[in-house]
Amino acid sequence: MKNPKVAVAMSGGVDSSVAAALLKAQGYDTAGITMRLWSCEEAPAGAAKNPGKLCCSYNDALDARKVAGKLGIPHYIVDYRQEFSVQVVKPFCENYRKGRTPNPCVLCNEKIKFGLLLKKIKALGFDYLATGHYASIIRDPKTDSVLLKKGKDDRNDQSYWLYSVKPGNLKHILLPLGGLTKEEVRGLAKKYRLHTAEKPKSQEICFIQDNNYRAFLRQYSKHERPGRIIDKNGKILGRHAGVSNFTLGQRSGLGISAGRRIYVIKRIPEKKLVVVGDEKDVYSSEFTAKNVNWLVKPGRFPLKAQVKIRYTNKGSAGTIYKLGKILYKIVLEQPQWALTPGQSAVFYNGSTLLGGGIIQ
RNA sequence: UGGGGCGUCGCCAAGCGGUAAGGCACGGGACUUUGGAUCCCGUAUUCGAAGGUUCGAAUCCUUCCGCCCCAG
Repeated sequence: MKNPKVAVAMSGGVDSSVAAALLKAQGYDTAGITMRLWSCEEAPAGAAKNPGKLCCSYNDALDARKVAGKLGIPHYIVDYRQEFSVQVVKPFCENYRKGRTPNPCVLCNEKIKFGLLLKKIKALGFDYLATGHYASIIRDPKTDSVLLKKGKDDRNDQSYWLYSVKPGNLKHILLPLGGLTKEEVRGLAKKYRLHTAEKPKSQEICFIQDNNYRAFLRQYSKHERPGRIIDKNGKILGRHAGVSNFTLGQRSGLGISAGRRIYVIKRIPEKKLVVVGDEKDVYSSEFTAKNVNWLVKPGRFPLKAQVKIRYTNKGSAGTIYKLGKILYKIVLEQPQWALTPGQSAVFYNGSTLLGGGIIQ
């Protein structure tokens, strides 16, 4: 009899390293697979040039390979540089130019990791794709239903990142870290003697250097025009070098001394305007979401749910109204800080992820 | 030169006799697989200079220095 075959998406970080180790130990026929997403050498100035701390860099691929070697599992590298550039980086730049704030990790997960990669490994004969996300997939053989649940450690739950997985693909995914805390995972990394045990968490956008997306946009995307910074009443307070330098709720970088703290409350790219206001103006309780992906088939609308409007948002109770096939209106019970167009809103029922979409 | 105004942290700026707000910028920290996101902490023993009045002055007086505006 044959053990199920699983391909672990290994980034070269601790989490996916431990995921691979656990699956191997559980008896899966395990292989590691690392995606090549961005090429530092060919990248324009402003792009990642410091491989040491970046998730999709060459060094990280080597780390993944080293871990695979340690575990005695095969390791493959797939080259998705072209696809990543077209399907993630390009929309990223375009969105900023349109005055939105894209979340490239969401796109990458949807298009690349749980899109192309999943398809690829299935074609290669694997039964499952595994990742190091802190979330759980619960299978109910009786009803043949598959649910995506929050990770056990609520503080480190990463289910948010998986909302855009196509519902039919959920059953092909394994998330071995869902029941563990970050500390436990680091402990396991040491136990398995993985050299990635002490690697810092990744943060910042993987294809951008020094956390400076604006420098990246300047090099990689076409130039944009400067404009004015105004208040709600249209009064001109200052100037800016381009609307893509700002996101909702942003305070720093405005360079305006108004005597009180002011925040970006709106961007109007057609007029090259950035509108600022007081802290209270940043809060709102209503937004529309597009491209909504449901992991649990919704019952009748309006639908009550917990809504997370950004990864680091605690979530608040709200009601979802259906406006169209992929368009929904969400009304929150408590106003939330900066409901930012381009970011993802994710819906939960308790610990079950229902679905999510892009804030408009 | 005559008349008026002003000089407070790198910058903007409150204070108008009671013991230096705030904002920008900067530095540090927290948070974080998105965001120059947010949040927290720090930053003038000193108010252009020197005298004086007062228990006490950035605040009142005198002189000086430097800017700006109006006037012939």
